[in-house]
Amino acid sequence: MLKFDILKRNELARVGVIHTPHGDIKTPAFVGAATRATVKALTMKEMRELGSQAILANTYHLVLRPGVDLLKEAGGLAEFSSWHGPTFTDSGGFQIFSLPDVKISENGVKFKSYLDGSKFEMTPESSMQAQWAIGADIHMAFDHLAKSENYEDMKRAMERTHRWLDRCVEEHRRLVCATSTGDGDGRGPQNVLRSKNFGEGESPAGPVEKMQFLYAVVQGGTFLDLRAESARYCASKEVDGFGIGGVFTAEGMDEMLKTVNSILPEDKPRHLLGMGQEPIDLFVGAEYGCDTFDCVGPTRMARNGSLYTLDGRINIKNAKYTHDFTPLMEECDCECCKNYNKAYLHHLFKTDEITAKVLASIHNEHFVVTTVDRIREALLNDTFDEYKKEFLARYY
RNA sequence: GCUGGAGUCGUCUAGUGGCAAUGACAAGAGACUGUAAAUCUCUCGCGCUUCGAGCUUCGUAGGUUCGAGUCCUACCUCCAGCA
Repeated sequence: MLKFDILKRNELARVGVIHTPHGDIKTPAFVGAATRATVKALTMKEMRELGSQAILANTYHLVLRPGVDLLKEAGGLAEFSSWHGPTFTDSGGFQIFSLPDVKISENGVKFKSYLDGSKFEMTPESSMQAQWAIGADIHMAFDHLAKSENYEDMKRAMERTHRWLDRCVEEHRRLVCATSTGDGDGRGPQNVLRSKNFGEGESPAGPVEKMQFLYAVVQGGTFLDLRAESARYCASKEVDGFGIGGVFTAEGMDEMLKTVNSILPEDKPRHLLGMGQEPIDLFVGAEYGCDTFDCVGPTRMARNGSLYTLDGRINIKNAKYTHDFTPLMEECDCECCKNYNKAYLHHLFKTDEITAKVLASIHNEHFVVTTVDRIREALLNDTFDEYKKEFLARYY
């Protein structure tokens, strides 16, 4: 079982450490979105320097390119990407929501490759197998993320997610056992892999033992009864942690998380899938018991010129920054803010230089990572409420 | 000087009798939440009571026509060739 130590609690909020085979994650933590085994515009060195503790890649994208066999050959996601830290993979379930022309059946989902339009099918089993081959530390169950906000549709998607979860758990167990016993018979003792234990701050040296963990994904949309039902179902399964999926806005998220996280077992980590573009997501998420976050928003917005400051987001491309020679954010100690000013960033964006996106991504990613790090400190120091109030009042 | 060609929104450009007038770029602004996103959307002659009508525009000045960026005349400028 994935080792998760809780150091401090404050109602639903908690401060902890997730011990993965590739190192520890001090939680709450923001996990960088590295969909195609890279955080867009950033090197892994830059990610380390800006303070990121973990990354999350996407099974769908990696299956299409470069393919799971290559990831396996490379020694896994961490080794392949030179990240060498904790890694997550998303299951591909989100693509049900985001891609056009998906055909969903009880067995699984047929997608079209975004690369060449070729047909491609993903099932709970194939997602588990792919994630196993990709070799991230933490895997997400293959879930059905409903496109509709309609109650009946949401309920159906949730129930399918639950049935698929059973298949994911079964397939994950089979893969764990096959690896641990080396004979692939699928009946070996799972606890062989669960015996290893890391202390805080301790990372394994040398080759990492194959040891991978599964999170169930809670669905149910905005309906609290469905969320509760989904949380109960996921909680009853033998999984290492939980993803909370299908969340798109901070509005109503507090009630939803209160419902879900009151039901989920306290001693397992919870990942709020896809949330963190807005700082309020991180505050509400942490306050109501989420341990990790991932979001493409910070880097996507960075590439589009929308940059975080403590006084809210600004569009650095706006004409008013042409002659602004002050740093993007005085209080920020990222590479971008320490060395460059707004007029220069403005110029880089207007001339469409690659560096514009690099520096902007460093800043935005650093901003969210640091914001969550400070939430952790504030929880430890019992100053969370003040920090939250102060931050949000200034930002919004 | 002669002959031929060309002058359209900041730039390049479409347009050969019914157009405030095409497309691209530039410019101005907005969006973006488990990434088909270094993407997408809007504005871009002027002012308004801004849905809608009005006014002024296609080198300049006249003319033909119900109607001209489009046809005619003159002039100006640029390009090419010849003197």
